[in-house]
Amino acid sequence: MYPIHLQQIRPQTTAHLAQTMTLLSMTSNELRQSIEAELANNPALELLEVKRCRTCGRSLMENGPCPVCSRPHDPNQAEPIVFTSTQQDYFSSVSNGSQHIIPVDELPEDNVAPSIDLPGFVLQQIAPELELEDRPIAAHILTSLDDDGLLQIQLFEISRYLHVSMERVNHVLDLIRRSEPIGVGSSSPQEALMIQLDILAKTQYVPPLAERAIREGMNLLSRHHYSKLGELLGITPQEAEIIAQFISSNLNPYPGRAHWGSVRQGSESNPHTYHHPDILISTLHQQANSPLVVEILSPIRGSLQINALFRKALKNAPEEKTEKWQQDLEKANLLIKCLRQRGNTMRQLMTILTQEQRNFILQGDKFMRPLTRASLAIQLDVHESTISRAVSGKTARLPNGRMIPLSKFFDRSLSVRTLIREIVKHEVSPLTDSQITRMLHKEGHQVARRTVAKYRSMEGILPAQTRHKLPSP
DNA sequence: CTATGGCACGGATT
DNA sequence: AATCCGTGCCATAG
Repeated sequence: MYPIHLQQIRPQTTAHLAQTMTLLSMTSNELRQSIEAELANNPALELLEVKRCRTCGRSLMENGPCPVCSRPHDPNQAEPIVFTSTQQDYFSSVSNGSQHIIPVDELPEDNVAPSIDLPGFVLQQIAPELELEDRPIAAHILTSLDDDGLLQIQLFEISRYLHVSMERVNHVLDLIRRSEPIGVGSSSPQEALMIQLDILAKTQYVPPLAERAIREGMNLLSRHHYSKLGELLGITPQEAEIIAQFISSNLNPYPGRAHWGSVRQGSESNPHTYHHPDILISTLHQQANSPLVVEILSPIRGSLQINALFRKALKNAPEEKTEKWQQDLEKANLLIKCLRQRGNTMRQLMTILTQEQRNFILQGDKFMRPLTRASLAIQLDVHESTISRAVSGKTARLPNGRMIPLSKFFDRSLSVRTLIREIVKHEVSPLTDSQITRMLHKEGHQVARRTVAKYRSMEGILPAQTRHKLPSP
């Protein structure tokens, strides 16, 4: 058994321990499923209505004032605002008002699937930026996607069918293509690759010839004809192969076949499904120097409590039922307690995490601080495995809209890798690995030459000798 | 002789 | 207990 000692909750039966661990390691989607199951067959449980903040409309799980609005705005950055909110408004903001949009109830409701389908997943992301009158367009496009996430119908058909201008259609389509999975809604694998490359180039080094390789050598690329591809681009077959390798490992011609599903380990869920974030991180009033707002999404519409009527009924229950009802009551109690504890742990975790990684969240990969689960465990005075469970499988949505697995907060090498990308980007003449190593040491990063080489290839950057032959276009 | 990638080892992580 | 990651050593290519 794993020793867990969280503050505030003392009596710990084995059942309590076991359930705490299980709940902690669930994503909000999985949690919703099991809570709904319990609600359905346990009469002692009752769902309390959602409380909504009057000012900002957030739906809140707990009693008391809205942590975002009612808090006096002392811009103390160090202290993020962490609280639990429900996912409900997330859906309703997407769906209200248009019959073309997939209705709320049909999204997550359909039985077992703990996740939503591709159209819903994309819609969720673009909803905030979508004008009301553009929603039918988005719905039309999204429902026309094929299994690969590509759009097979013609654009003018949409514009004619819905009586809207091509401009609008293109605008919406552009939004869609730039959301996860990037390139979704393209009309061909080639187009999808181009968009992905474009987006990737904003945050990463990409081989200069990759774009031409896709644009002009697409058919050679897909057939692995590296020598011909090299000919076309004026480079050797080996170099062409490296480019092809970069493309195949960083880009995905069929955005619908999700990489995303496989990101979550240990899950049998099929790769065609997408997941909600478990955590939303945003800034207050879009001000960069304000505290971070961290919402831990709860999968259910309200908060759970013991049904008062049930408790009364228990007192004069028929003989043969008392035992069963008593069990139900205890089970319900346990669930509520454990849920509270889960929220508690998540909140503590996110508090520290956002404090430590504030710069990473706001300014990107370069500012990632190396962090280990073990060190967090010490700070929070919990067992390592608690942190592990709390982190594993969960995803967060950053203020800039990126979805990342929570485990990325613990990626030790990310900052160094980004630094390497930048060094290479700004280099005058190609630097060798040992030169890069020296530069990193000056910046205070203690890494070995061999490691730099590994990172470099991880980022798809060619070796120094090969780099200088390829003039940037 | 130098820069790089492969293999393998030990320590951290899960 | 199994796996991942950084690193050192060594062979190879240029």
